[in-house]
Amino acid sequence: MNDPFHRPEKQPLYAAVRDAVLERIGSGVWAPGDILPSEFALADEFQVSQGTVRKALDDLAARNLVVRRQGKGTFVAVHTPERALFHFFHIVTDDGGRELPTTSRVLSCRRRRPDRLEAGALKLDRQDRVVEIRRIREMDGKAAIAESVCVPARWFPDLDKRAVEEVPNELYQMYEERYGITVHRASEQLRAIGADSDDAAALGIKPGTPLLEISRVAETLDGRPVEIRRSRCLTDGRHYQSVIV
Amino acid sequence: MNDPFHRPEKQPLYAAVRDAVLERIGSGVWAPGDILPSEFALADEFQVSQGTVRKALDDLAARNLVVRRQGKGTFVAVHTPERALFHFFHIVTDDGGRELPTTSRVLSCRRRRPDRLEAGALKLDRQDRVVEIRRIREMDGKAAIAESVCVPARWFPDLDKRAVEEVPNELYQMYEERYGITVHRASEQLRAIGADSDDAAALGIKPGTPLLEISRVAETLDGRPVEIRRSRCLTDGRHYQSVIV
DNA sequence: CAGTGGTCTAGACCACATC
DNA sequence: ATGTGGTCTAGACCACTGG
Repeated sequence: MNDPFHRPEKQPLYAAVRDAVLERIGSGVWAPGDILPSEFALADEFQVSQGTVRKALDDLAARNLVVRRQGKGTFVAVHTPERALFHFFHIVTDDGGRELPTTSRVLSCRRRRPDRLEAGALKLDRQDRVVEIRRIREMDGKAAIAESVCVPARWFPDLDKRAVEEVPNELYQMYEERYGITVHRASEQLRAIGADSDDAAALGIKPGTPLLEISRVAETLDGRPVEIRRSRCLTDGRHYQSVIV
Repeated sequence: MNDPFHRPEKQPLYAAVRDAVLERIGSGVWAPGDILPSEFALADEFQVSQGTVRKALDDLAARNLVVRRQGKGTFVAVHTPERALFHFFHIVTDDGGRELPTTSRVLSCRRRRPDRLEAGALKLDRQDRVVEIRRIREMDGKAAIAESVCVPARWFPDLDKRAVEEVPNELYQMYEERYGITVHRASEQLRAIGADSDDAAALGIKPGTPLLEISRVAETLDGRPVEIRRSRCLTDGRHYQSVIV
């Protein structure tokens, strides 16, 4: 058995089960979309009661890591377009509707060394390489977001060649399907800035126009940063929606 | 018994218990800070097992409505300054620190009729009155946020007189202690705007300077809107922090 | 029909807080 | 010592899915 199911210290049983399952998801034993063994099967394997497995899986379900379907089973969560948009795209129209970016016009896509900030955020060495995609995203037929996306080249080997041809508007599904990398959480920092001359030209506005800048760091399951992204958004008839509970 | 504990339709038992407890919290039978009856006492009253009560209370705890303390009991959540800041104040310094607004300089505090937007957001009639507080909040010794807060006068009877003297930087604890109104959730809409002449003067900047505008609608337990707030923030060495899970 | 997750119960024991 | 919530177990039954 390569998974001895250690229970470090005085951690509750269900937490140990949860972490063991998480470990297997993170390491790819169970990939996104896969069905997990049933609660009873897991209980038997880990030598705990079914109720304990249930608590572990409920915990994972609460964090959007697995999806439970009565009568069918428990599945590893996948980045459907719906999930990606609902969780990771927070720009909506002022009347509350969800208007989605349609086209994604790639301006450039190149492989280069990271600058100091990028290397720090992505935990890379200055010798490593990153792939940077710069693009314009349109909403309602008009340029709305100027965006630069930066990922470690090591994990996305041929991205710089492929991306220029056709990059989907939502990247995370592609990360998962093509490179086996699942984005699980992200933190965003928002600021108001004035458009620089490049962004102004790309967005068809005057330099200095107020833009909403969103700086995102996205992480995998195990907390490794996999992407940094800086979006400059025209908030004209639109806004960034945030819910506080 | 004025609380017959109805179970509408095929709702699970624990959900009925949860809603019954929620109803008593919302109606003030159990106020913020109060201790709830023990799990066994509630189980006895509702004629269900202790495990079912546990699930109901765990659900409420997951929503920050009650706080469970092993060995002590279960308490109705209160707006401590820590909770208020952690949950409802998202401006942090760029280096990740939590720098808090110190002073709150009230510019005006008056009672008036709501405009159309305010009436709509607060679900008021145009005949009703609101109290509007306009203030400047300082961070690191410098004016950082221009803010206007608007609440229904009916629920905050003497706020217009009291507020001008001394308004705390965090209002929600005052709402709770003085007016028995608990803010439970809020939604925020963020935009980039250019400073108008008033804000520019108040913040000591040039008109047109990019500002982060945060429009918040805050709600009580039962979902009634109790406050709308529009903050214009200088994001200079600071940003709005948002976490996506 | 069999298999899955969802609910509900009952009871045992543990960890913590208070007196 | 007593009472609280936290964990864990075992078993029953329900609701949903698919063959």
